[in-house]
Amino acid sequence: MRRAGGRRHTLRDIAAALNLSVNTVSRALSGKDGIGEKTRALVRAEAERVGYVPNSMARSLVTGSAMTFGLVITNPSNPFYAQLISSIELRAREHDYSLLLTVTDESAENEARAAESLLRSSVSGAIVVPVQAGADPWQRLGAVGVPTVLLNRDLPDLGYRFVGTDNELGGYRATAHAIACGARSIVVLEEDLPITTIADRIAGYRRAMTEAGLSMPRGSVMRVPTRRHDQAALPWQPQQAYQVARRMLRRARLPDAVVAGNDYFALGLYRALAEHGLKVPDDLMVIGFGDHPFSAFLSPSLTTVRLPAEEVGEIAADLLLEEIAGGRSARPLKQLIAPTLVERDSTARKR
Amino acid sequence: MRRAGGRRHTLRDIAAALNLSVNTVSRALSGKDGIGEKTRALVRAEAERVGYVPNSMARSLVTGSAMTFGLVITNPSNPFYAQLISSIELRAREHDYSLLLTVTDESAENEARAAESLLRSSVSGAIVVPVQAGADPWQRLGAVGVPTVLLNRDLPDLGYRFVGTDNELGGYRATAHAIACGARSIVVLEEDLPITTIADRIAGYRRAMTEAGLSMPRGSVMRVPTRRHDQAALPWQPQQAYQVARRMLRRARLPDAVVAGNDYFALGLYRALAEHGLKVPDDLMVIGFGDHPFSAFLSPSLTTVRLPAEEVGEIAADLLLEEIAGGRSARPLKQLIAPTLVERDSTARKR
DNA sequence: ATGAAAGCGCTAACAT
DNA sequence: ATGTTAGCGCTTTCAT
Repeated sequence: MRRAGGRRHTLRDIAAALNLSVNTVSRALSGKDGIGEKTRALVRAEAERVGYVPNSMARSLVTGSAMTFGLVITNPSNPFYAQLISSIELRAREHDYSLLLTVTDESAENEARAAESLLRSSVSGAIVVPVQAGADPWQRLGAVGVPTVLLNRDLPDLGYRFVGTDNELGGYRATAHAIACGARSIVVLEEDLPITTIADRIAGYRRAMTEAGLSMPRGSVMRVPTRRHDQAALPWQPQQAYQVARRMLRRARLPDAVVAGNDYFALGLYRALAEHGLKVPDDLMVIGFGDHPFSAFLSPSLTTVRLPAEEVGEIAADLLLEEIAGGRSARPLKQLIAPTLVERDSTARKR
Repeated sequence: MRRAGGRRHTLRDIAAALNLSVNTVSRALSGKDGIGEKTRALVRAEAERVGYVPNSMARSLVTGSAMTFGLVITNPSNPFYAQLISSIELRAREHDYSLLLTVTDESAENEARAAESLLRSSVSGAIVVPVQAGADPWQRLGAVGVPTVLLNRDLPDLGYRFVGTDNELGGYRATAHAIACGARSIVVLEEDLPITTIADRIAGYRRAMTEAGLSMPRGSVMRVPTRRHDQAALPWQPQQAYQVARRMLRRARLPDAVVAGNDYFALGLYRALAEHGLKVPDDLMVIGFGDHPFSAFLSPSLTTVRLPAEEVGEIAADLLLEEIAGGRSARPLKQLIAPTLVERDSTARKR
């Protein structure tokens, strides 16, 4: 029966079998010097034979480091975060760290628990996408000496390292592109969460409009209600965007372009427009955000802003590794990676 | 400076401050009885005051359980697995377990390392989507008494508990639906990975065809090459499916329907068909697999097979919890959850 | 080159 | 109700 569970072998077992001290065995296995070559070979052979696996809790208890990254994310179903998980996990693994994952689902309470849990587990460091409902939980982590890097959303009060996407630039580029394509009146479709990423995108939109001398009448920024309290679901509902888009289409004067906060909103928009008999891009241009994998294959294919997910994840991991190593890195404290505009057919207006 | 890292307080600190023994403090905090109410209050107050956080490594070392689930997944960017991560993490958290996540990216070598890593970390149990390149790594886990449940892909030799989607039924339902809609000749577009989920779907397709007395000439099952070796990327490329679909469209006789192995393949198919001037569903019906969040919003909206991701995740976690608790559960050893067909416009043929 | 002793922070068993 | 002792499996220091 598998339940029989052959007890795991320990250093002591090997030591006993070989008539050596635990200490000798430990050093033989951990590759330290000051050990006879034949002894080492013997120890290794015996360890191999019994299938010895070191107990990392015991080791961590004495060394003080659990060789673990804590990763705190709001929602793995968001493709951007899914990619982040992958790239951070890979980086961690390459450096022999394990990954402890916690999902907050945009809840401040979950976040507080997550921080406490990381503390208990003595993680070597943490990478955190904060809910942005206060900095306390993460302040605490830093205070007890756990290196922490903030991902995608900053908490400036803490003075921690931060890597994220330059959302302001993303919003700017999307809007500027629409303007370059001839749009004069542009509407933004955004989530209704109180987080900086969204505020930044809107700021970028405003900057582009202002620079072009275009006006932003009331109703230029439309909010799509986002149900964020079903963990394990996509954060964005095309259906919600569809509803909001329909409301927009009842207006007397339609915009020339709509800049969506994410590609799923663009999807809802597409449907509303199609039902209304409007052609993209000729009647109205659409620009998405995120370059989700389906966007290139919509018809028309969606112009969108591609996010540097892998790069952001790698940098976050590298920053953390540096902080753990204790070396002050040459990098700037705050790093914003520029997203790139991917021009496709939804803005390719035939003149 | 945050690096100052105030040393963490331990039971001993609290004991010393209160002139009690470490043991008393331990029991006061862990809610055991046999302790004076005022002492307990005192201890709690002091713990609160200094911000005491228990060291779970130390605890685990003595109790033998790390209160951790190991979750081993092939690719978090696959939306099905993203949902699985969410639902398992939630279940784990509800029961005070942490989640140690490892990504294998379909590599047998990564898988072997992952298993070893779980062993080192003394996880309380593991939930594993195996690469299906051999059962050894997971055999080992069970052998040392770590409860392990297999997710989505079984390894029957091990006799472990297993929960997954009934892919055979999914393939069957998709195909049967196409037949019910009038298709006589049906092509399958599938990944080229050697895993059971895919083989099962194809088996379901064959069953439906056979039952209906339809023939499956050579070329009925087309393989889409899947580049699986970029971690942090979507496992399926619409572009690849598009290429394969174009090849199919060069045939003398076109099928009435195409059943795709996932919705992203359907996307590539849509494009190939559109370029070829074919209308979905009138010229050709399309059925997807996975019900990805965009599928309802394609035009035409995509008929597809919805996977019970959350349910599968929850069951996996529950099975693991039961095994950890040691109770033989009343559940069957192997559990296959039925997926459901979602009928939409891509098979709604007007007659 | 090897061993003995001590201790990481906690809980469990056995006192008192 | 509280304290004492022992020990989880490992690494670190200090002997030999």
